[in-house]
Amino acid sequence: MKKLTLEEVGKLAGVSRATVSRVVNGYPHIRPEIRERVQRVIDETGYRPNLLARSLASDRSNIIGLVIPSGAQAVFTDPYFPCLTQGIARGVNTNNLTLALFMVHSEQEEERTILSILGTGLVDGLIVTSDNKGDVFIPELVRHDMPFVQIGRSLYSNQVYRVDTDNVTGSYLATKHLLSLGYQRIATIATNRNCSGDDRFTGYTNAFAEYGRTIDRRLVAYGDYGLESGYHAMRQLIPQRPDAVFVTSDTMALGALRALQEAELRVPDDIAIVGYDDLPPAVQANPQLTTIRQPIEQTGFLAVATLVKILSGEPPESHEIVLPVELVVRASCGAVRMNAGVASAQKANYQVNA
Amino acid sequence: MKKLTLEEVGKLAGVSRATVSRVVNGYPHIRPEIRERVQRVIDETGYRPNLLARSLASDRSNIIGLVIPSGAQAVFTDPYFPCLTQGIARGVNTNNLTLALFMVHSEQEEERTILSILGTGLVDGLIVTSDNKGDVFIPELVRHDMPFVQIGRSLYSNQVYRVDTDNVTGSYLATKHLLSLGYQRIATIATNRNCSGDDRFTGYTNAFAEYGRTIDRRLVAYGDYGLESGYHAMRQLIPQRPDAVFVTSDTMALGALRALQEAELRVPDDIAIVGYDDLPPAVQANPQLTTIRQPIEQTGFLAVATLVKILSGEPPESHEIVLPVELVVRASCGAVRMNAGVASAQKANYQVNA
DNA sequence: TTTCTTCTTGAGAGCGCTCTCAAATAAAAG
DNA sequence: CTTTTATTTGAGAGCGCTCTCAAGAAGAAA
Repeated sequence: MKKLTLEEVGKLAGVSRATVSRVVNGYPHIRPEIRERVQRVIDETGYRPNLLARSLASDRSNIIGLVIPSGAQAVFTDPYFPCLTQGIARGVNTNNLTLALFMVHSEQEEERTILSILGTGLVDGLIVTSDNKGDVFIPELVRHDMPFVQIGRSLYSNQVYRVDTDNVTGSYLATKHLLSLGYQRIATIATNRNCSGDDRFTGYTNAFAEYGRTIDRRLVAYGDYGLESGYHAMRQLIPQRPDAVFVTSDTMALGALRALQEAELRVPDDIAIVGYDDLPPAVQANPQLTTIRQPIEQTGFLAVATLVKILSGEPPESHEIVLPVELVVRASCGAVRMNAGVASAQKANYQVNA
Repeated sequence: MKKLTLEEVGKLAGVSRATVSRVVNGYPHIRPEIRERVQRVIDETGYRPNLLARSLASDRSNIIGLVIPSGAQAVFTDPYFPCLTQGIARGVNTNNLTLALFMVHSEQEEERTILSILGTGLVDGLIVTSDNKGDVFIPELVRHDMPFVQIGRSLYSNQVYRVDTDNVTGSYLATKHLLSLGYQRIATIATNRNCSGDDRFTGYTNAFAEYGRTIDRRLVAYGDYGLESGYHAMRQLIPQRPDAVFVTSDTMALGALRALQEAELRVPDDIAIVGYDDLPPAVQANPQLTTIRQPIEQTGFLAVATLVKILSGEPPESHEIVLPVELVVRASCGAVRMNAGVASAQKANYQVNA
């Protein structure tokens, strides 16, 4: 199975390289008879065009890159990235592209990666998942005018294309839900090093504002979206005696849950909890988490679609796509006490302290 | 910031394209004075070689592909893939390669993907994660003599290079642990559609053999590594009244745990449980899971290293690398009753049924 | 039949790089 | 001061494809 070239296929079919190229790429203006003959040779020989040569000649690699910066150690524990990647992969497949994955582990690697991406012609465009506020990546991309779309909010909005989920509304809904259930001391475990964290905190305060209430700074703790950080933040919060807590990620909520258990506080009886993401951890938790569902997979898919549009030269009208989120009510918020088998198991667990 | 070529850099430095190429690639036999002059021009202009052109000319893309076949829906729920990918990414970075990610969602996509990978010159080699017994991928790769290394066990061992963790020993250890603790009716939740599942079942039977005992088929249930399947398998098992169960993945163990909770069976008092993987779910579980730790990240890293060796023309002596695993004892097996705060929380939870 | 269109095909010039080979220059040897 | 050998450089031929451009074939119009 040696490698064939256009030239050789042409020879076999008795036509020129150019003609073979035309049938391979489905151009019009070919005599059906010839097209068929060439196609037969292609099928018989199993000819496949050399993508590298094609890219070089056409100045289009059809490769797009996905950049996952070093800040995102959560890759391990959080199903967020797999889910997002899944969506991106789907987008890539439906658009006949190839996905290059750039996972950066350290600052130096970041530098090296940027260099190997920019100006090398390897990728046509990029999807950047940086949610980090201090990110230097974006300006660099702009400087090299590398087409890209960012996932999550950006400090450079309006200049970059981005797709995001509606974090402000999401946490507004979560907080409002807690408020409407009558909880008085609603704490939050927020994050402060990333844009989505800011947005989620904004939603939290918005809900308070709507209810004519002000937030109590002592009921605000910070984590980094990781499990451990949720645990520690919750331990910090417990002495303040909150009766509910809005945790801005399910994974952190899992950590918080553990802290609560250790403190022998019952959820939701002693304290209600609402998470964010609606990823598998939300259902694995005990009790199952009331949380905010965001269409992560779709986010990835749309990011690709947007990038494709940009690359095709007809950029989308709007610079941003913000996807809707929804509140998913389960057991942990106390709105629903009984709920199939799971709820009864919870009952068993918690009766002890009743 | 328009794109420079070797030719232009050469013009600026007053040398030929070939010379610039030499300094870019660090070849010897260049007058230091010239090398320096050229280097300065490169630095000043920020010249970056076009990777596509280089690949075409050198017949080496320095891109390797990672194939995640459609069978692996577990991508969502299981941190296995992120972890593996992390290791592969690290390997790719240290070897100055680029990683292309091929995630396949359906059979047709699989076909399409194979075609777009094979014979297109895009990737120099592949890392294949298929653990599926019925996989048609491998023979195809061999037929096109595409260099690759497989992660996990293969039906075609001895012909392909592979790196794997020691599944047989792993489940042998897990089962033996249960046996040594004196459990009498040790069930297992296995999987039967993949190679690692076979190996893990073998380890289970090996341990029984060592203890001069035979396994009871009624105590064997099957899942697919997913959470739900663990739940259903456990429900099937409960009527057989096992006093311990070895679940061949932590994620399934989580599902099993839920079934047990619903049945108001206490872990480990009424039934002990041992998982496999030692991924985050093991620690998130309540009680925390005794499990088998396997070096997944390292598996990925070594797979890349192996592939690199193959590509360099000096293939490794051995066709397989099998990494050691270890037993991690936590609360779920009943070997350790008290164990920091977590254990006390468990105590609280389970007292109710005492 | 001749002339003008329209359709179909091939020739050939790149894309930006690598790499061989031979020319040119410098150093060593006779 | 030649001749031999080693070192440094440039010319040029690809890699396999795309794409423009013009030539040839065929059909329509005159």
